[in-house]
Amino acid sequence: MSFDDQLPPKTRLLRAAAELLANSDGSPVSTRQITKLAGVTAPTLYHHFGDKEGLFDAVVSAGFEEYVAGERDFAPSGEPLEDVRRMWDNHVKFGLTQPHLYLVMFGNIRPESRPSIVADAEALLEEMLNKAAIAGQINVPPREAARSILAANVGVTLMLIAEPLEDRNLELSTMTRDSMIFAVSTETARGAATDDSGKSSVVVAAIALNAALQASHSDQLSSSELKLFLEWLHRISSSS
Amino acid sequence: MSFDDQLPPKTRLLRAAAELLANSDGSPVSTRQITKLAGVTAPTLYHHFGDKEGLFDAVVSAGFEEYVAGERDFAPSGEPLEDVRRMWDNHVKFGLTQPHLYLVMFGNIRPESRPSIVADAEALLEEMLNKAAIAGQINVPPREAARSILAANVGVTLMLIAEPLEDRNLELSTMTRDSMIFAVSTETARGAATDDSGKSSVVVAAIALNAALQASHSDQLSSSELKLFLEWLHRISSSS
DNA sequence: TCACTTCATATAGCGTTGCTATAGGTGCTA
DNA sequence: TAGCACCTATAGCAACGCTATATGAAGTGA
Repeated sequence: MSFDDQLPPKTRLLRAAAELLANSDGSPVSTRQITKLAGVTAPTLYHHFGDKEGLFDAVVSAGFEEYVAGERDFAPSGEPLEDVRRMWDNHVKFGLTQPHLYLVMFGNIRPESRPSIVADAEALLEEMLNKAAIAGQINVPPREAARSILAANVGVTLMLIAEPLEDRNLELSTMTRDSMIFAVSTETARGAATDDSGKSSVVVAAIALNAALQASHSDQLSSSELKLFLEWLHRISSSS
Repeated sequence: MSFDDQLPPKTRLLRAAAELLANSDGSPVSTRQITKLAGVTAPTLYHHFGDKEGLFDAVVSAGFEEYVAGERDFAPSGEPLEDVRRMWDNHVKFGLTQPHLYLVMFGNIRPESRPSIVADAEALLEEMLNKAAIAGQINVPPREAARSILAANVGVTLMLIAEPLEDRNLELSTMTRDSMIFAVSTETARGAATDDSGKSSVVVAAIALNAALQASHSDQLSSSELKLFLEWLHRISSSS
């Protein structure tokens, strides 16, 4: 029932809290559950952490170490913007594998006591974007870019967490990611300079036609034909 | 102390909850506070709303009406992407003027009970983006674009709410907004459907797609499929 | 007019929550 | 041995969301 009896109560509390936080599916975790699993009584918790939130903050810092470790782990690829992409993906992955921890870190927004976590994550991103800035690859100040990208990153992750598991579409993440990175980057080669300008105009036209068809309920095609037609359009327009 | 004694308890509960929710600075609002302010007792609340969350949901729907009203209020400018910008700004403004309501609507994410609000907001955005798609102004399907933009919009708003009032920088919002819109937009209509005459945009799009398909030798469809596809396109585009 | 149902509200209280006043035990230093 | 921190436990408070039960009001049919 209770934890490793060898370890000091402070550690047992931390582990118990982390475990319960990780296994409870979003529902709140009570101090009584934690202290029971840790094999201690209530005052011990408050002696060491002052607060339920204090305990959670401690858990979060531990979780954040893990997060930061993940963000730093890969060797810089020499391509800063590519590293930013990996940081983004790592962020989303962290949020999806540890949603409860993530919600405490980024979702549970209390005014005034804004967790320093967010600032730290921002700094991490900014650092990488700074390299991109030095390489002349972005067209906005790194700090602003970092804030903007992180905001979008958090928004996407929260949205994915909120979605039922079966229809979680990670494309939302990659698409938003690339949109944000593209927007701050200097490579203005917007299809006009790329060799697939013809293909991209196919995509644009297909999307436009798709939308127009659905809006106008065209009666030029039978419903079954229309269905197949739209499916093909989708195939074309979703391959970019 | 208590509310308008004339009004029915249900209304008084709604107003009391809304007022407390609006004035409590992020700290949770208890049912006892609400019922006391409304001048009723606990069972009345549960009779009408079943649940604390049910009451909050009701408050939120009222708030959402307001939100939607704000999103629809301005006349379409004829420039869909400009309207999307206004929807974004309106979203942020709503979040900042009613942060508590906003947190209940978008921030307080519980798995599986995802508020339909998010889906509704998504639909609203998608509707506008659909117009942009018809006008050939975006290069991703409207649904995906809507999800992506909304995610970023929520992320930005949450980040702004979490920030202390004095150093809230709205530029984060405009920058992220324009980044997202820029990333999904085609900037140059590129010969695709220009909405010069409303319904005929279907025809214009079909013609453009037809030309583009033949020019690019798309391999997304088999040759026989392509043949049929082009025939249908012809049928559509040749109908006035 | 009188039962009968239905809706709406109140009384009282259950179980759980975060947290604490108080006291006792333990080990270290003097 | 005495004193002093440090750490933990007993017991319990106030507040929480919620409900079993009862009471009143209003309408309905005989």
